[in-house]
Amino acid sequence: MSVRVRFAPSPTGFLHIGGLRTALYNYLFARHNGGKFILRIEDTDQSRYVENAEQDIIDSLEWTGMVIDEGPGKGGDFGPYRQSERKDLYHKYAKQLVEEGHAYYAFDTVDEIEEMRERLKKSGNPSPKYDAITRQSMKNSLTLPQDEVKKRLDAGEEYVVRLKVPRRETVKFEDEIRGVVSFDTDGLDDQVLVKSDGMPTYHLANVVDDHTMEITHVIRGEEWLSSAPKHILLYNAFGWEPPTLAHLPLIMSPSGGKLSKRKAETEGIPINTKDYISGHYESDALVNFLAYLGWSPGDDSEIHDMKSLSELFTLDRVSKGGAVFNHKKLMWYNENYIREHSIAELMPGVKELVEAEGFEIPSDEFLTKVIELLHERVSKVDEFVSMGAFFFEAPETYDEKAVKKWKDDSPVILKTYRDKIEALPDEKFEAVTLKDKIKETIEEHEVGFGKLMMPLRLAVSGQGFGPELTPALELIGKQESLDRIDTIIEKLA
RNA sequence: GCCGCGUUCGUCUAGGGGUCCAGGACGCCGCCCUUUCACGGCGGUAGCACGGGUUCAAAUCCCGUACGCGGUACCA
Repeated sequence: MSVRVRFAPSPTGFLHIGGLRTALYNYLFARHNGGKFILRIEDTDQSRYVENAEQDIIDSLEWTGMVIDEGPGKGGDFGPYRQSERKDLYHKYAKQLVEEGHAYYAFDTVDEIEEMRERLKKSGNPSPKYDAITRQSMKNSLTLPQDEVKKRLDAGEEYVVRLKVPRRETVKFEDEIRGVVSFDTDGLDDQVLVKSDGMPTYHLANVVDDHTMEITHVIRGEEWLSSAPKHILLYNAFGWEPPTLAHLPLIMSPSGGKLSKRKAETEGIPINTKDYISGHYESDALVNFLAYLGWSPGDDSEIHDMKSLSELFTLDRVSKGGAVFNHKKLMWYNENYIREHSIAELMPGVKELVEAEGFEIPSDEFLTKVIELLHERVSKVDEFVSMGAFFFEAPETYDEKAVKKWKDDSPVILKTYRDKIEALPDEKFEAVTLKDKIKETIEEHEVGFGKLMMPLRLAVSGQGFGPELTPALELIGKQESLDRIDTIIEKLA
């Protein structure tokens, strides 16, 4: 049977980094095995539905380079791919379960259940459940006479469908990542399958969909591990073969705990995929970084693109423990990918950013040189703009820390250099010559290299760091360079 | 509380009885290169949670403890 996996997010917000990683592992697994990657939207909780979430999920996956084989908008033989559009299916199967004695109707109100739990807690049961024991004293089709049940149903009274969880049974299954996991059914609630608003719960919809969509492997976050026995019980009740289960370790916050939106924000970690898009991260870098958060190929390699990751990825190399998100390592990956990209590849993106800042780009050759000069020192594309702004416009302010290196003798030394390069014929205004003039100047003044370099860099760029200086001067041009030197002498002398 | 799952350098991880006084990467520190800042090169720092077994031999297998995380809803 060919491999079919699904990524099944709920559209309750923007796609966050944890969800993206789950999607990635599913995608990699599908590609590795020549299978299909399916997107299914689990929109069964109408109260948490967020309007643009679905589009955000699709856009995010596209940005990272994951290609959806089947899904909403995309189509496929197993649609519809939104759970809200499959309601009839769930009802059909829920009904079947009731008829076969695996589930039952329950008419208790939320308050009544709450009251039952409170009462039991007081009498010494620390974790009361709606289970094989307590259901006997509740209002449901197991305790009510048949005609009464029918009457309530016909009258349109609100009800839920609950799974009839057997007592004293052990549910065992083999998790691809964790090995054999077992649970006792006595710890389980009679899980609600159909809510009173007519929507299925995750558990029912999930099992029905995975089966009818012929999903072979369910790869999801560890937060689902505790629900897995409920799902196994459901597969058994239907008489279906469960798919292979694999529960992924969670992505943790540096301060501990699952990386949540709130925690990420206070720790300065972008949490949503769209933040990485708008933050100008390299998608290859994010993918590479995320792939290694809980998985490794087993050798010493670190850099792999999507294609290479697909070839290497197997579930048995996924680790079991949670993985802490390390933003510095992400930045290292990002830097790496920028270096690996050619100037031509970088060009369109940088151009767009430079133009967005309102800078005039003299020519493509000019921009090419700017990118060349900055290529080795930038770790994110937007830094081409922040670090390279001075190529397009004279600095308006000078970096405070760098200004501290401006000494009393700076104006004289700078002036000497200024006059030397002013005397240069235009065709000689080039990096090598400009560098020779620097040497001449410091020799004349008997000072170190930095004595001229720092003030000169400050004059030209307004910063204390940046690309190689003399090629930058050449690019900016003679007149502009002289003007900038004059300006700083006037301002700081 | 109960149930489940975890635990190798600060972080991500390799390693699955002897080849490990534990390897790689990020970070951090130092040196070299560059008469600047970076890049790069070289080197260093630092870890098998703890306690019992099993075994000639344990980071590796078993048990327990501790700690962490997840779940415990008509949320997913």
